Amino acid sequence: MDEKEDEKEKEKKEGEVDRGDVTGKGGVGAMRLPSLRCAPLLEEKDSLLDERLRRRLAEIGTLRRLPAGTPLQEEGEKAVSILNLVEGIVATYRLSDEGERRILSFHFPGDLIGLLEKGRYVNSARALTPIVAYVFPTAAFLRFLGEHPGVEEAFLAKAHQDLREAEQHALMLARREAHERLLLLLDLLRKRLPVKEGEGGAVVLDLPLRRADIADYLGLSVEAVSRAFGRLEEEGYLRLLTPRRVELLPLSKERVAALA
Amino acid sequence: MDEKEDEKEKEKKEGEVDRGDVTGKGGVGAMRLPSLRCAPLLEEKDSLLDERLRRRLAEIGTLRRLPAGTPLQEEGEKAVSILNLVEGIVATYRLSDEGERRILSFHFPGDLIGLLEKGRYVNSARALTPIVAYVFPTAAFLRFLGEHPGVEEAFLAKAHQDLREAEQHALMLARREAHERLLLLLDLLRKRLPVKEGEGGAVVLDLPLRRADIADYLGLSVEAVSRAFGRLEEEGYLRLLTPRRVELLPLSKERVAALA
DNA sequence: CGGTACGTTGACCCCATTCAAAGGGGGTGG
DNA sequence: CCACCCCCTTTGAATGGGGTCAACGTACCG
Repeated sequence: MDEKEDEKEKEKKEGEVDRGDVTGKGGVGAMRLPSLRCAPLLEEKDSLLDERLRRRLAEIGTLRRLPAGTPLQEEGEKAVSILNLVEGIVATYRLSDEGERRILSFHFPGDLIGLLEKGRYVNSARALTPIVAYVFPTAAFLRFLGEHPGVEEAFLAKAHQDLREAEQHALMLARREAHERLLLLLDLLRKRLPVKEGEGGAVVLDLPLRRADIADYLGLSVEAVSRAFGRLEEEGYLRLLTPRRVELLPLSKERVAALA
Repeated sequence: MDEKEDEKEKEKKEGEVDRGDVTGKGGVGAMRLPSLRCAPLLEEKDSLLDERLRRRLAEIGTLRRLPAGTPLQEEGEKAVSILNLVEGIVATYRLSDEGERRILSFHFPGDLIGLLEKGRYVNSARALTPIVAYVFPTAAFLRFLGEHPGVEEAFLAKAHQDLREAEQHALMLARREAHERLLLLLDLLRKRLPVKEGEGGAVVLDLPLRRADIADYLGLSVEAVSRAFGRLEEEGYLRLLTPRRVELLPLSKERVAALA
């Protein structure tokens, strides 16, 4: 949607990307391997994949770069591939019977996209920004899981992480007032997105989402989202530098605890 | 809460239950083993546990019967055990900062209770009815997973099932009108609870939930839930035989599709 | 300079919340 | 067996916040 120049540039070579290629942008030269953004089930062991397994995993997939707005999968479609996001942001969503789009989750680097049931995608997914992702054929991916105990454990932990985050989303939606929901979302984004430190604990956040995306995630109308921003600004939680750039102010003392 | 006589009766022997004992109520004499309520990831293979593994699993846990209302785990507490529900209904919930209870999910026979992160419970859980459940020590359970590939696969599928259901819950909460949310919940309960067939496609449902439970799950006030029942009754979706006994009427043609 | 997509603001209405009060319904104790 | 009580549920009236529709503002781009 934005960053049009980026899109244009890559659209023609949207196919496989040489492993080293991607690192040219942002990487420090190290090759990027599949990874999981995940908290472990038990404290002692962190169930992240070790580098050997990540290398093996990389062999069964292909690294691809896709422009913003790319539809990645459709609800009900036969699931041919599973994505491991390396860079960028993806939204998964469903269309209600009235044709309204309900965003179920945002995905960040280290996430897996491609929840499936009986071989079919459960949700639709779409890149919100230009993305880089490993693409694994579903069958090969699942076979790999079965053959590598320890890997399966890591992905089990990841599924649990996703579950916790879905529950968090439900808690967000259970909030009655629009500005409360928005505050929770902004807090979530602050943890996931790169932030620029401001003075005195304030941070500046560049939102990769349009108002419509936020509305569809929070179960609100775009107008309500807009007013919620206004209200949070009045109450001193933030300042809108531009519609897409927010400065989160520090005085959230009592409300920090509120963000269960 | 209800079925007091049952509670009393078992309260004293709330500890371990002999395997054969439980089958006396409802079972056909066959011993009840751990099981998973779950749809497979791929169509061809159903990832349910085979009987041999279920038997092995049974050995590392104990079958227990607990009265309605029993607190099963507390948010943030060190996770000592994981439950596999055999009979009855459990709710998991969290308390918001204002002290309001938000029910995150209802659990039915074949479900696992005990989502954990870094060795601690993520949510609180409480039996809504008298329950029978396998209780597994967390450590032993996870060890068992690691030692039995194929079991881990089944539990991965189960985690994905829970994730889909959490997303379904989010879709419920995203509905704007109370009667829409309630209708979705009733449809969910119809699929999970035993129903008595009425005439012409109507089914009678005995709700194991109080209005407060429904309200906390749907993000509404009890009054709104009550009015939502009234509205669904007016619109011909159901009849309230008693506050806890609902007859779901069949004419849901167009709305059946609406229950995405 | 016009166009388009995005964002904001205003007016009005509807519905859920809230507070209040009044019905059940089951269990306990007299 | 009845009376009482407690909890659950329902109903009513007033309030407020979000949906909707409409219009305006804005930025980017051709």
